[in-house]
Amino acid sequence: MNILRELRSRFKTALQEFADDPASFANLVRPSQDAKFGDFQANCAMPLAKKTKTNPRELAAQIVERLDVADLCEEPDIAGPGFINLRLKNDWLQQHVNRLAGDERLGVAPTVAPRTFVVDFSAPNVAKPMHVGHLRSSVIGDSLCRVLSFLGHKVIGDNHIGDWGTQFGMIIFGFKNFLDETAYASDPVGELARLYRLVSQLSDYHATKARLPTMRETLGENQQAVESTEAAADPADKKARKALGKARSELGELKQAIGESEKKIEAVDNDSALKALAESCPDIADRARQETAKLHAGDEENNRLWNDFIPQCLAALQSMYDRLDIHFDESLGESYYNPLLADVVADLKQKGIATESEGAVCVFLEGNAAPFIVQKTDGAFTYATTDLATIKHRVEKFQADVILYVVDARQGEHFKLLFSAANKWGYSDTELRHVSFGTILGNDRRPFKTRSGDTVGLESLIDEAVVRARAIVDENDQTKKDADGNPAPERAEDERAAVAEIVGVGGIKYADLRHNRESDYVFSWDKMLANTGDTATYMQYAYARVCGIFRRGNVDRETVRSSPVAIELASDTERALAVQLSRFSEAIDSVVFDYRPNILTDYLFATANSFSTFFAECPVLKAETDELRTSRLKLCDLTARVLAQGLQLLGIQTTERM
RNA sequence: GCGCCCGUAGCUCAGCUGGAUAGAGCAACGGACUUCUAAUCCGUAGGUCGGAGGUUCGAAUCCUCCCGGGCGUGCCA
Repeated sequence: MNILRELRSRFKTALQEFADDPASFANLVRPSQDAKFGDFQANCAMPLAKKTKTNPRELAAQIVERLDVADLCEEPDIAGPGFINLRLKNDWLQQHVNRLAGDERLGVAPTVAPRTFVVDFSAPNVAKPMHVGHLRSSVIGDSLCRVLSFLGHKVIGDNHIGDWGTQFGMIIFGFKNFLDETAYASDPVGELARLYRLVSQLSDYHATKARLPTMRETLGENQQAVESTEAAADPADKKARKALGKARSELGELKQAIGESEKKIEAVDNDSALKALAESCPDIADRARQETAKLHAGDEENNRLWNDFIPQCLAALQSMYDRLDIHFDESLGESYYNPLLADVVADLKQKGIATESEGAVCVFLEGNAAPFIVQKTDGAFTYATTDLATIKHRVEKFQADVILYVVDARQGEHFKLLFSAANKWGYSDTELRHVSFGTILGNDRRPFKTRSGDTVGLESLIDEAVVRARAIVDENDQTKKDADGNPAPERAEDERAAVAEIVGVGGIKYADLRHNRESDYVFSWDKMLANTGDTATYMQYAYARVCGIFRRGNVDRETVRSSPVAIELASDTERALAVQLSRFSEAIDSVVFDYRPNILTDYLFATANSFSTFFAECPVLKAETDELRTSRLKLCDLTARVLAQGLQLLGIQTTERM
């Protein structure tokens, strides 16, 4: 049972005669912001009084008169301008917590209206190893899948892998020209990644070199323009000043871009082997593009190579997902949709939705300046085409009610166009939703750039997290002493390793999930790998402490759970923990409302915090009476289950000892 | 030019549909291990919520303008 929902429904009834739309005012019942105001507060009297031009405190009193919550709450308080403060009755709360303790779903009822969700997330490019940039989509998407299916929805997690784009032309070109056979034999995926980087670097080298003179020329022109504007500028003219400021900052950017370009060129020029390679193929970009075109056109050799590469790349990705405990129900790459694209464009044209413009086939959408290009001048299809084909497929194969795209906010405009194109095309019954997220920034507050190589590889990030966790596990275990004060480590090597892996991986996922998905965040090793404060470790530790109590007391959790002795809330600390535990279902509901896993991380942190206070203040095994001991054991068991379930919904594992 | 987003404590971030004295974590400072795991707990200090107006009984939240920053913007995905 969701107490908040129950209270809202009680308020809805009470508000019937005061408002036309009692439900919207009933929604103003919230968890209290401060425990001193009780457990819940209703903020509906003030806006309602404004509407009806009455005194808010008097109206609050009238609402309270109509309100039937006597079974759940103490007599409501009216405070301040007209807040109605509600405090759950201890008796009722006790009963409620006892019900929760016996409930496998911990108070989270399955949805009454199950829907079919396709969740599009992760979507890495097989040509490149995964880096921190892939973390957000993977971790948020996986968590949303878990939460939605826990609520009883049908969920298809779909990894829309990039396996067909221009990067493959580069790999194929590299494979044909620069292959290191020994390296390929021992680490094929590593060698393919090297080839990709190499070809990409060389094409970039030529492109940059070609572009540089124009850039310098522009720089000179702009500099002159700025100088002459400066001389003529009227300091009182705000607009002119602003324009000048902008021109200056653009000049700075251009200078920086030139600097970066020079560096790129130098990097190749200073390496004689690279330089020789670069000189041997000045038209590398074109030739790589041709390989892509040949692949797409069905060229036998390129398709054979592609078929050789893909399984190995996929296997490498899979081992990453295994380690992260991330799962998909479907994994159809762009290549899967390739054969369907021509029909998509033909259909769009035939229905008059797409038209030719400047040689490309476009869908023009009202209110959008940019067209949605489904076929380029050279005949090639774009990811816009693929995305449309994918929607068609998902609706036809899964009868999707909702498709969630867990994708970078920078692609917002693409999705806006995609959704309205799909709508026009006839897929208006399916809810399409861009669950966008912010960018991971470097220390300079600029997005990590794949090209410049300053991104952090996901594998090395996880390795480092595990190493740090392992150091603490070792230290803790080695300082353990027996009754005589002699060192007495308890853990075997494999157990220590397993704990370190769970703590390390969990920490990284949590560090990402705890941010509001919309905001950008600054990446920092230390924050990612922290294990004090608001971290996964904190929750895992609370869980392990519960397990420790049961272990130390030699108590079986199932047995306690079925004991007839009830939980009694003997202190404020226990009451606070009970209230917190009873809010689990509210937290889950809020996560789904706007697809925000950080609400769940907040909730779990608060829960673990409540428990840690309880742990410090309330002896369990040495409680004053047997009844209290059992009561507290039950509370511990419930806490552990909520924590484990909550973490599981975030994709984070727990361990019985740490 | 147009569009989207951001600016909250020294640092990193929460703040739900407008609610009471704006909250966490880290860092700092002070306390707590002969007692169930101190990866912990309790406490102190730290704010002109970028600025100015406006709407409102009430604004970090909504509106307008300004300042500062990011991202995207016809053929990459």
